[in-house]
Amino acid sequence: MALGHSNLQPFLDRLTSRSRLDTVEQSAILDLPAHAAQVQTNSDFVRLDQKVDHACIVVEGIVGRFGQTAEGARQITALHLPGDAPDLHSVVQPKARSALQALTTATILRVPHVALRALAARFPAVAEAFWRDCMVDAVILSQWVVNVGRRDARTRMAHLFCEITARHKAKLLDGKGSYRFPLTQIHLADATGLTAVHVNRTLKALRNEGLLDARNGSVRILDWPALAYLGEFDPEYLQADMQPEERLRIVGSV
Amino acid sequence: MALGHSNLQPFLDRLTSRSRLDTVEQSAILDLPAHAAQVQTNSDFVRLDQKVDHACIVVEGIVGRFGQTAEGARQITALHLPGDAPDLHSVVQPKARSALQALTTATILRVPHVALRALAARFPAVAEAFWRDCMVDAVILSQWVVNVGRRDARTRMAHLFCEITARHKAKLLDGKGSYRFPLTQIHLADATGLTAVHVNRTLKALRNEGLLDARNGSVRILDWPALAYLGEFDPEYLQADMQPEERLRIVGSV
DNA sequence: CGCGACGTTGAGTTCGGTCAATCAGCGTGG
DNA sequence: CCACGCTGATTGACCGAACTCAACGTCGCG
Repeated sequence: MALGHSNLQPFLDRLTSRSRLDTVEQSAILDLPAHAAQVQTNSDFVRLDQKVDHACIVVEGIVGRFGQTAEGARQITALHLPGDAPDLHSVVQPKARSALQALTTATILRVPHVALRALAARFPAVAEAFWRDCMVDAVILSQWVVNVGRRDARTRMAHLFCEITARHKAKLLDGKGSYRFPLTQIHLADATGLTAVHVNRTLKALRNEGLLDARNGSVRILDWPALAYLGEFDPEYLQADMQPEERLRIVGSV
Repeated sequence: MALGHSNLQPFLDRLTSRSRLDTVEQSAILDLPAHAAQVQTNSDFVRLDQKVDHACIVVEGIVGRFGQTAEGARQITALHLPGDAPDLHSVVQPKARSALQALTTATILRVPHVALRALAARFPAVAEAFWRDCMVDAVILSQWVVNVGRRDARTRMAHLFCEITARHKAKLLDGKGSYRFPLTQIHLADATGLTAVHVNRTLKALRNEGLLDARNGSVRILDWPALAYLGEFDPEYLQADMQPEERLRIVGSV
């Protein structure tokens, strides 16, 4: 179970990109007991209404949070990339209110709530970082409401790809301005509240306009300024590029 | 500034409806320094990108969280009723990522971050309750994504009114199954991602079907089971009706 | 009394959905 | 090696829910 040092680094990086943690706190996070698991494409690893006793951390692959209507239409309410803890809120709210599904084969880490709680109790700054991390996801979520509620298909799609690209940062760039993003058009439809057919047409339009080429599971940004303008994208809200001195800590000091 | 006992009771009620707090913690919350303010209809009391040093609590009236597109279309991403702290996350994230606007004349309480932080530091269970409270709002938010992304106008509107009714609980019922809810159809449009014109038609349809009568700033539920069925509403996710023994506390014990 | 905000209704338009066919890639088993 | 079947991508034709535009009604208020 406790594999000493099991790739919690991306998760720590995500936390420290917005919160200030001292070295003791940081190594305590890296020492968290975690238990890795492979998840197959399109399989739920957290089910609706399930009571969980651990939180998940994405190490590799892409994870979606799903909502569903009575007629079975699906809506993705969040996308999670490596380093994200799609579940962190379960520490405080163990009953899952939506399902988590791997959209690609993914490897996740399961970290027991007891360990996270002990950590949060011992280091208030860690508790604060966890809370802050959850709030970043909430800000993204409220952007999705705006996106899905008020923007037309092209703008909606542009916004989604801007967000994903900004969250990927340079991590997955292959040096030619493109990165792997192996979601199907059905997944994109579920994320944008469109139909797969219309996603196809919208992607085609964006390609013809020279803004974005998303095909065969990889994304190439053709014209970032134009795409960001169309998608009304302001990277600010992601709080991804904070300078070290902007990172927050309200308890104690470093 | 510190008015001793300034109607923090609804806020405490909201917290304790989901989290277990002992009497010391509870009275510490009631003793929080707070400073009441009247806010006029349609006036922003927290602006986008504003850096705030206090959190707000709604005492009376209805407050909306707003997002906006480049063309100026508005989208409400959350509605807040008395007892809610639309801003609680600002404790951990002081820069406002969306505006808060009073949708009716409202009275709010401003509680300095320093006081909230001191409280959270002294009582980990309070910090936990704050975090949990924010996560309830996030669950509601993800429901909104589903609502706006995948449901048609009637279902969308039905869902919204189910949510609001359930959150009001019995509080505002006047004994005849109706309650005051003085939002304009424009507000409802901004909340559902529809047009004011279409809201009008949708409300008319719901009225004709004998489900819901929303007019003149008050709401009458005509057929709750049918409305909940149409709106695909499962009150569970609001976590509003937790039995005392279901309420959570992960640090210490009571 | 007149103005402004909100609500209501009708007519016509459009964006995105639906349905359906075809294509391309890929792993499997014969 | 190749036929088969499955999943996902692509395209066309048509449809309809919601939008737009515009007019009019209603109510409260200065």
